[in-house]
Amino acid sequence: MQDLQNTNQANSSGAALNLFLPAMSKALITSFSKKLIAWHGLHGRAGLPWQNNLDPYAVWVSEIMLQQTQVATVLERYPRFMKRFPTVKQLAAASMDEVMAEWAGLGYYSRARNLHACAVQVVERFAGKFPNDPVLLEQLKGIGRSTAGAIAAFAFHVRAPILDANVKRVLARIFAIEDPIEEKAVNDRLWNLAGELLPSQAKDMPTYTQALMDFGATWCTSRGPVCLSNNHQCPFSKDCQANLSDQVLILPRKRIKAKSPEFNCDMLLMRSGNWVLLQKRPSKAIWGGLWSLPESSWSARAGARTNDLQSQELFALTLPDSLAPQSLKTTEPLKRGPQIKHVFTHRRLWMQIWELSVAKPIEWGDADLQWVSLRQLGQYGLPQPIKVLLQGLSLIRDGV
DNA sequence: AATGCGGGGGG
DNA sequence: CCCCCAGCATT
Repeated sequence: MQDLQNTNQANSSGAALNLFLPAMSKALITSFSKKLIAWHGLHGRAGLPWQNNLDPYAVWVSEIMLQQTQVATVLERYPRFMKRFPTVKQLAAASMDEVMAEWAGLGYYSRARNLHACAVQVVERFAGKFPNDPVLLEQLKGIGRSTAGAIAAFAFHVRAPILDANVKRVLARIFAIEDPIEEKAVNDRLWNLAGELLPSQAKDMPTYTQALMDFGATWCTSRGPVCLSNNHQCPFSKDCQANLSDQVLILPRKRIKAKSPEFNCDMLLMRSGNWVLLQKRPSKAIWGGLWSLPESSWSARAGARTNDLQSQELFALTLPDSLAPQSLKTTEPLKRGPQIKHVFTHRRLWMQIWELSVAKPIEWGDADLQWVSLRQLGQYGLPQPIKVLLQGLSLIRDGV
């Protein structure tokens, strides 16, 4: 830890790598952080609600929320979350459902589960105070190497690198790394570079780390980097090997991804007046831990859907015990509702809604199966498309 | 090394 | 329609 904070010996493999870098790269490595910090003074983003905050809890929440999630999205949700859970102890003391409800709509719900688990770990292991050592931070739930580096840098001024999508793109361009960045050897080299480029003074770490993110997010962007327009002069235009060799738009290179497969499923919208039946989803699957409509198993889109109304049987698997199909049969038949298309990063899903009204709520005796009033939906974490669907019902009911 | 995991922004 | 994003955990 002392190495990370006070010396340049933190990364011996990085030092070895240095021997093989061309002279121009060596000069750049010594000047990079100064140039970047100077750039930040003129063009960096300011006024983001999680900036200039030395509270490790506040830093940590922002870093988790920003994982794979753009600033514009987090901008609305972060203050709300911090108001709802102002301290790590309050977060640790909350129920999982309360955290999920606050996280709903942000996606990647394992982040919310890990967030809660991590809060408990911090309270139990560290008396409610986050450690400043990135090695210890990385041992906590949901904190990987990059997030650990960001927390250490922002909250504790520790000389630890980050390597997010912004940094990968910036480094792959400046050093013209042409192999796919998913490869382990490339990833290792990027981490080594990120370590080499750190400013020598620990006090500069928050500004430097912020500058790195800002530069990637606003100037060295994926599609429209400023070096390809005439509006600005990139501080690295004479250093950037991709710029000098006209490869900016093709770097970083990525492996070709398979096209996302398509699925169908059927969902049961059982209502009784203002009440709707919700089912809690298993924690490890998609929308894990959220409350959704009871759902049939998914089937590949190609294998044509059962489009007849024999579909009472569809839900026998997801509702508890044999009561399910019997109960459905003794009432009116299922009515075909809307078909909803929902696109994930790596899945496409068509949800066929089947509507059923019952005179009064059937009690299932299952904690994961609850009748919820349309007015109280806000207290439950719902998948975004289900939330939209049920809000529509709510509006119709209220005659808005 | 490969895969699973959301949702929204922007070209 | 497409790709991208303040990544991590699991296998």
